[in-house]
Amino acid sequence: MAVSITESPPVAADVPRYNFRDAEPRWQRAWAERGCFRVADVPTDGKPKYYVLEMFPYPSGKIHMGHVRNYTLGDVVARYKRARGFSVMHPMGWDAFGLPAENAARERGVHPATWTRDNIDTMRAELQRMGLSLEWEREFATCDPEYYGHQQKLFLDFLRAGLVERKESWVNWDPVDGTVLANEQVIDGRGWRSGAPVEKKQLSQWFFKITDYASDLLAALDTLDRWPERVRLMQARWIGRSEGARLTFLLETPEQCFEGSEVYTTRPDTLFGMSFLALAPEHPLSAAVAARDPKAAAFIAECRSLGTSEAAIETAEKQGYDTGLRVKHPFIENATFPVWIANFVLMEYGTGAIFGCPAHDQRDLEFARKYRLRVVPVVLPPGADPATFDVGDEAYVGPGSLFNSGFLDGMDVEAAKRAAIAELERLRVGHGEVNWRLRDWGVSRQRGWGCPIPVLHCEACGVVPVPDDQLPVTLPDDLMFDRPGNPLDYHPTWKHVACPVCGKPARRETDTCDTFVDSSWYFARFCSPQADEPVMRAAVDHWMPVDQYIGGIEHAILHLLYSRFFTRGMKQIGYLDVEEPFAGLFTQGMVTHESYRSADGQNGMWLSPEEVAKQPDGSVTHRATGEPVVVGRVEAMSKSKRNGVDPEAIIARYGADTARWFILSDNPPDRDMEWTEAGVAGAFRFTQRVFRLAEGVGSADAVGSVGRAKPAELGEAARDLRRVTHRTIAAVSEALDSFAFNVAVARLYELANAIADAERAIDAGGLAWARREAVEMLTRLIAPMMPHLAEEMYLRLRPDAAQLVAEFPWPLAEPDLLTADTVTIAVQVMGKLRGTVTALPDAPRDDVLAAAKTETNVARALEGKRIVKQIYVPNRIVNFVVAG
RNA sequence: GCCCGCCUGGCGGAACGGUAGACGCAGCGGACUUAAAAUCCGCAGCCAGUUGGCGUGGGGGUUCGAGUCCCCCGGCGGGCACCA
Repeated sequence: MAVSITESPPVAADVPRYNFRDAEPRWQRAWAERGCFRVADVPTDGKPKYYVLEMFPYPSGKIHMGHVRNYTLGDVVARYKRARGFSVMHPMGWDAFGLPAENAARERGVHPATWTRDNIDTMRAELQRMGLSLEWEREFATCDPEYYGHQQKLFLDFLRAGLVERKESWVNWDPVDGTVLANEQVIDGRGWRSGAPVEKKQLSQWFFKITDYASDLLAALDTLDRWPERVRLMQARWIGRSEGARLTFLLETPEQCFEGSEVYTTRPDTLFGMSFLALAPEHPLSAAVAARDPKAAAFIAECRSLGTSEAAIETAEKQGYDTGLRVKHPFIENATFPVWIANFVLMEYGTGAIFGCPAHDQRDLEFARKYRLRVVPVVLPPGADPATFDVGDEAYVGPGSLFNSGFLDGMDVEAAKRAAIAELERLRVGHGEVNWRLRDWGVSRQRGWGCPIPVLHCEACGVVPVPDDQLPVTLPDDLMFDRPGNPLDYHPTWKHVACPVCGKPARRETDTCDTFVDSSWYFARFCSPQADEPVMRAAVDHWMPVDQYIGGIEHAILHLLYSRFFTRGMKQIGYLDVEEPFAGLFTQGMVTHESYRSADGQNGMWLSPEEVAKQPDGSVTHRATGEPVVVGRVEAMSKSKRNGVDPEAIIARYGADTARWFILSDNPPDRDMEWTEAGVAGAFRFTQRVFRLAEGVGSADAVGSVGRAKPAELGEAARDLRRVTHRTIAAVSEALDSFAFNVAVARLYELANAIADAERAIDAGGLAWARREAVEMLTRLIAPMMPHLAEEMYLRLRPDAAQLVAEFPWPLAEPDLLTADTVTIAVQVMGKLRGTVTALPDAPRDDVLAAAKTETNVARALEGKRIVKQIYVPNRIVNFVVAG
């Protein structure tokens, strides 16, 4: 059947046809001209506000199906809430700084700004063709100096508030991208973009002190009751609160610069089971040892080269080096333990040093077995014999009572923890401490296409913030990417400026901000995108927080956590008065598609969906050659598998409404959906069908339309249709409220089916009137999902209407019509369905039970049995429990 | 290894603890047509010849009644991963 990809599918020749090519741009213009989606920064209309936001796109070149899904979901919410009487803000912008623009600059010699602007123009036009109810007047890109200048202001405010600091630190260095990465951007020891193994390097970097808010960021997760549970869990885990103790182990023989080492532990109860102390390779004491012990230095160097590399993690082989030093035990007189340098101890967590208790920690056990260190159990599992209990290859981490533990003997684990901490505090060698896994957010990036960090380095004055009145610090127009490294650093003039304090020559900071900073406050800027300050207070007070945020699960930690931090920082400074930026969060699933491979042996090439044709027998062939094609897995659309479908082509062929309808109808929006040609074609047929319903009703009796000329008497068919109509209103409303868009779609199909049935019925008793009502309601209910079609249908129904469907209030169901004339009641015997009876709503129990017993099948099932119990749930079900 | 989620016809999926499989896709039969497409009408969980039996991954439990609640097991998917 090999339908051409540029042509629309055929439709009936003898019936009216919905011409989306003409209609869609026409309605898009009409909405824009009437400003249907505009709201004020500080509205005075008294309506309740609703802020709908989808994660703004990176302008990579073209939109993809993931964007289509994301923005369709958001648009349904926006249009629905608008109809429900809310003043809806629904803005769009561009997350426009980032590495792809630099790569394009390097490869093609085009300025990243030019490349980015071109992409934005392309993608804006694509989004506009989707008919999204966006307020384009609020559009900005994060690469606009007007935007990043305000971001620089925020950076300086954060700096003054003590929320930014510069510190020397071990950083994750991506050797391919040539930049530092945040911990969150290191995945399996590799750079999140380049995939290159990350190296450890010590550099002076700018940090946002997100750890200041660790406790609050964790606690407030409980208040986010409209966030997916798993996102909250992921964040809680990332923040990683743990309770334990910090204590100092003193060296038996104090060194010149070291008396000992601090250790963090969550198991102070197991201190009597200690057998060694282990230092991270990056620990200062390790360095001190290495300074005089070449073998130690060699071991540390080896650890660093492996570092977090895949090999090291996969083998997970414990490696250590005995320094020869020994530390004293805080509780046991005269007991000392060896100090090792161990590859499994992390400098980033706790103090970078641990005490090893092999009996009750699996890692310590593996280490102890390898290096033949002693293993002393100190927690006795319930019921175990203290004389014989020992651990084999598995450390015991369960509950129990302490033994071999001096003053802790006999206590349970929790009591022993408290007692051990109390003793540490009494001895003044340690204290209870809450520790966090969350690290401060390093934001320095050695990149040219980013927001410049607005500080100067002066030899006399040190680090000097750029004065507020000299903002923005703009990027040079002649950024060159002709060599590796940071182009701001090798730009001939940009970084050379006079110190604003002493006037002597100074050097600009050439690092730029992590692009996650750009996206950590854009939602606030949207409230007043023209403001001279980062935000206008009255505007953010009105619009924030975002009521519904929609995007991919891949941002569950990074972007969402940073934004939560940033909002708190802005509140602390006084820019706004909310802590949580996103009151509601919805994470959508991916869009997937079959993948195809040419069948020529081993090196079958990936083929795009446009290059293959489905044959009537179900086989798939190569369009150009006719050769058979191997159909691969259904998986996420990707460039490498070439299984992406271009939204542009789909919209050109079927129209935006069809694409929107299909993407909503296929399955629940939080699951992955499979894009199929058959599915889109089905959606397209529905657009034509539903349009014909409107044509069928027409405008002939529009003067006497709904509400004005309701016939005095309605026949049964008309009443039935009205019931379907009003139940659909209720059902669709409920479905849209709960993000069950696929269910809303199903209900609308049912209404369309009911209207089609009514068209065939003999028109009597006001059926025509009921049908017109049904079609009008269908039109309005469909509008959030297929807005152009709804307008076009309404034009057929009411050519004289003064309002657009986009401006209509949401229809309300008439409560009387939500209950039926009669109800069908299921009748069970012993829980098995045996028949049904029809009754009036809320019929008396005895009448229903009597009718149920006489129903043929039920009577047969009851024959010869004694009824011992009769269950009656009004209007729903009867169940006879029988004996004998 | 730990944590989370999911498992319903050929497929995507519906289903306040109350008639499982709505709705769509694919399929089958029919009408229209020279024919096809489109459109319209109808059928459709499985087994048994129509009033029967079996059915929501498997096993148990609670209940008058379980896809839904509880326990155990299995499978699939995702996240985290030497965090002391």
